[in-house]
Amino acid sequence: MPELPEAETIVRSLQRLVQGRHIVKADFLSRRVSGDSPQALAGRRVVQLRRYGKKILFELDQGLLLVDLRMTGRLLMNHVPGPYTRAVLRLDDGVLLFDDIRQFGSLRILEKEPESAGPDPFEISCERFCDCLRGRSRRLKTTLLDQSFVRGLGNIYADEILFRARLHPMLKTDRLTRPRAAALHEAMRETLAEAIVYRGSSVSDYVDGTGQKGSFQLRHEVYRKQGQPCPICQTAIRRIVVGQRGTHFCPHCQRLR
DNA sequence: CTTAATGTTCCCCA
DNA sequence: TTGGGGAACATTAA
Repeated sequence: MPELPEAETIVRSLQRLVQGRHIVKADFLSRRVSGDSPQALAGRRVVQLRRYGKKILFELDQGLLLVDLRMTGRLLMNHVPGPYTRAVLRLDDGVLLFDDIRQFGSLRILEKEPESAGPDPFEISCERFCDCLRGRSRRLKTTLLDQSFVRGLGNIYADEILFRARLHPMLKTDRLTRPRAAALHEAMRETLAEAIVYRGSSVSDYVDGTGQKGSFQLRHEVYRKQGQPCPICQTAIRRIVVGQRGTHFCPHCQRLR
């Protein structure tokens, strides 16, 4: 389940390996990996590799390739193709694989950068973040997961961010005081920045572009910690379901009030 | 055997 | 119009 820190780590691990390289040949091995023609990629040069929310964007000399990893997608440089390899990009130096067990991920060839998603968490100002939050009445958890609010957060970081900000996942956004909204903005940036330093969270499938695991899962405070003591107050972490998503929080530190 | 996990989209209901 | 709930998608692990 790659989210922003994982996508960022993958991009950093692949940049020097793919930037400037030409795509010699591209193959899509499964019907559902892409609706586009892989031939359109042949001969293209990778100008820049960038993160777009939790997705990965190949800026080509002509057009773009958008890789959506969803839950089990992997981009792997110079690995052996396996049963879950869904796409192969042969470069003039090396081979890039797109592996995906669940096949929810996709590769899309675009003319220009997508614009439907919300702002990047590192770019949105505190002012704007607070205004957007309080302008509607939804649960905090739902809002953080909404990619049109900010792009890049998933289930793991939503829970970790809310714990850091000491806010209940079911709290309605319009009931946040300004200082608490500002604290959430700060918790978001701090949590993500720290997760990037630790090269992401490897809870199930995630590895970077060279096959290396991250270590931020060792620093998770609430995600999948139900029954374990809160690192602040020792109260047992609780798991509830919010918007069909498993949600982990400390009932003492994160009160609904 | 069933259930949970996971991100996103879509569809229905209040 | 808004928010919430549920299904669907594919696969593995428990």
